[in-house]
Amino acid sequence: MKGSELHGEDRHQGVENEGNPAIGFDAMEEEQGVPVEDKEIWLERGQEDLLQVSDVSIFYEDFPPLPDFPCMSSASSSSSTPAPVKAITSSLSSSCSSSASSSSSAASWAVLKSGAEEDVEKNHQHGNHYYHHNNIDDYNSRAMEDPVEVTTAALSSTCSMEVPQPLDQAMEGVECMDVMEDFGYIDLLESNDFFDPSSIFHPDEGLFEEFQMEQNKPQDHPQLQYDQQAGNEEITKSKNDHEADHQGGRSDDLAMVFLDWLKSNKETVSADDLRRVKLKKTTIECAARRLGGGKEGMKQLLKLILQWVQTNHLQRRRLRESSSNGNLPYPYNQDPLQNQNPNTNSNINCIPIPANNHSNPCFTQSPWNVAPPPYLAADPATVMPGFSPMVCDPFSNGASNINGHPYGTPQDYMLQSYQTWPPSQFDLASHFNSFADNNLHSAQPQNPAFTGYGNQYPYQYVPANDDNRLARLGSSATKEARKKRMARQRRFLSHHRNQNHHNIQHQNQGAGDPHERLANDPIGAPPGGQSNPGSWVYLPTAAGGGSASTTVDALVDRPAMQAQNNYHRQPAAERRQGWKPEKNLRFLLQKVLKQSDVGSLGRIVLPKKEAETHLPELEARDGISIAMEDIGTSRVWNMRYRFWPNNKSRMYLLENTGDFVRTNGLQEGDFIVIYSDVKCGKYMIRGVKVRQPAGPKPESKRAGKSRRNNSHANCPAAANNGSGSSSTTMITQTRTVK
DNA sequence: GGAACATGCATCGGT
DNA sequence: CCGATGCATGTTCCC
Repeated sequence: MKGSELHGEDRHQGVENEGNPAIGFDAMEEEQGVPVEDKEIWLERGQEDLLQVSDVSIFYEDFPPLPDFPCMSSASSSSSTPAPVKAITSSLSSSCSSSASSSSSAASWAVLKSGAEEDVEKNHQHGNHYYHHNNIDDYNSRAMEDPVEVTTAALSSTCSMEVPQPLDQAMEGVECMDVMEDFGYIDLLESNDFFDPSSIFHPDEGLFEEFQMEQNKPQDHPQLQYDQQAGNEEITKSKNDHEADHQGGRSDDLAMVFLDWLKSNKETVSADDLRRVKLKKTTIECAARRLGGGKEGMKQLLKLILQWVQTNHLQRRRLRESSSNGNLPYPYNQDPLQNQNPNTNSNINCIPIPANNHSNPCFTQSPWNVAPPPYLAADPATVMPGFSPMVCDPFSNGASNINGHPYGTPQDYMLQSYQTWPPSQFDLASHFNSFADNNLHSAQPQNPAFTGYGNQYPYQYVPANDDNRLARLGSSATKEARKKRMARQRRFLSHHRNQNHHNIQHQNQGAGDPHERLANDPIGAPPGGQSNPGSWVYLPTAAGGGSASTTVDALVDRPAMQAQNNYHRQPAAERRQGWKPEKNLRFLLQKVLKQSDVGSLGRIVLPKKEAETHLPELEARDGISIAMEDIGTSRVWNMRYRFWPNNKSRMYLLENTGDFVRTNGLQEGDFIVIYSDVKCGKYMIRGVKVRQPAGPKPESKRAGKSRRNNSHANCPAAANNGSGSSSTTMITQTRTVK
């Protein structure tokens, strides 16, 4: 039974804080054993801050890697989650300080590892895996099957391929070492962190030596020369591990694959090419899983990456050649883009990992035998944040149950990323979204590998068979394309600076994340800069839904939108408070309160679909006791979640809501929002008061009965515009009564 | 027609 | 008697 432990009968309504007096996010982080500093950054850093962090930060700010796709899944979200990517600064520090063999729980970065290291890495991965699950288990068994819960890992599977600082080393004998360095290097940084390019190549870390050891078979590969440094503990360890692997009957397939590839490409692929490959550990894990899992999955992934490197190199060489012809006044290692912004998108390439090599036609064939997917062959200067390897969402039930990612969910991160995408990439986001949407209804069932548990967060890896997009990307290697990209980048940089002042407009392009969009939306903020967590709601009053193109889209009754991912339904009121639910909370459902909900009955009818999707499954009609922490007051209400048989169906109710409603002064037309804390799995509720300063009050009966307007009771604004005739959007300050 | 939801209303139990 | 509980029914909309 999902979340059964959350609903202990011994809880009492109105118990203050339930032993968690200060249910602050930081406090919760500490409970989780998660480094607080990271979380603080994650939770509190604004984009402005990120912009000031460092070049690397700027890089990511400009072209944030897309959130990882939850696979097996969200999160969201977008999530989701959502465990979104951690703050850049955090990643920088951790990446710099972490060594490849570090086993710190805080270190979860991973670079593709050679076969020799794979097992060691597997241990790390498992460790991480257990780490997450243990956390989940610790808090809520339900989380185990909650896609979003795992999002912490899945979402962070941001894949980025690095174009590091140019190395003078050519592809001499050391090339192989460099290769090893790359592929034998498993950085264990925070799984959600971005890598720090400067931290990658530390010859004294003995990391690539590990791979050397793995590959140290001169008789077989005389062309490979290694530094035979002795006494390196890492080497010894690696060797031992390697031997152990062999003894254990585990083949070093990865190493052999890599060696084969090296032999085939040693003359055409440089160390630089290989150095550019860097993947997050979680990305690798998820990608490998998507590719079949286990060693085979890792091997497939390695092949994919090598193929990418190869293709990438060829393209670069073509560019170099054209450069040497006088077309480009800069040498290969001084890519103008890099010079211009050494840490921006030109430094990143995201390898989209096929979600499922069985389901994705692009990956049904061995990467060895097929032309590399165009997006894999992208010019290093081609930023493809949209293709960040959202390879998997272990919780892939789909909804970041967003969700919403929300959001915060896995989906949350994903959506969050949208905001900072260059305009040219919104189409990707949009595409991505639509794909996810489609999958919500169709692809998931047929593609279990994509989604996992319940597919509540169906956003997936963008299908690789988008001809248009592929064509667009495939042309990126051309000089013209590069020029365009540069111009686009400039525009985006400029655009980004003004982003906070134009969030609404910006947000309405493509499928930007309403969560993040609203986070910085000055309009949405309470007047006077009030940071009170009270509920403010932004009311669209457009009649007939004619004003779809406003920030309140998330509130406008659009069944199609609602049918999408849950994170799209993150109440604007929440987003507009500066409060960032996407960091810890996953939006579950919301309900516009009807008269019967706020009356003396003390029960609120919950939308059936959402209830069944996001709340614990009910075996008995008596339901379960469920503690709902009031987000605004931290007060915990012990409610009962149950259902009534209704015809052949069920009607889901939240009971014991009378005091909550009264305390919050909720009235008909107001709404409640229910979240789950992605960290500890507890449920949180917020009452949002909706008040229209002018205009007709909601026609209680009529508006309430309009399915159109209520759209499964998930569209708060809709309930208030049922009779509205104004086409203007008004901002209404409301506040949750505490 | 059926699903989902709002709510009417019958019933029950406590005071 | 009154509030709580739970079922039934009406309304609306989607398929």
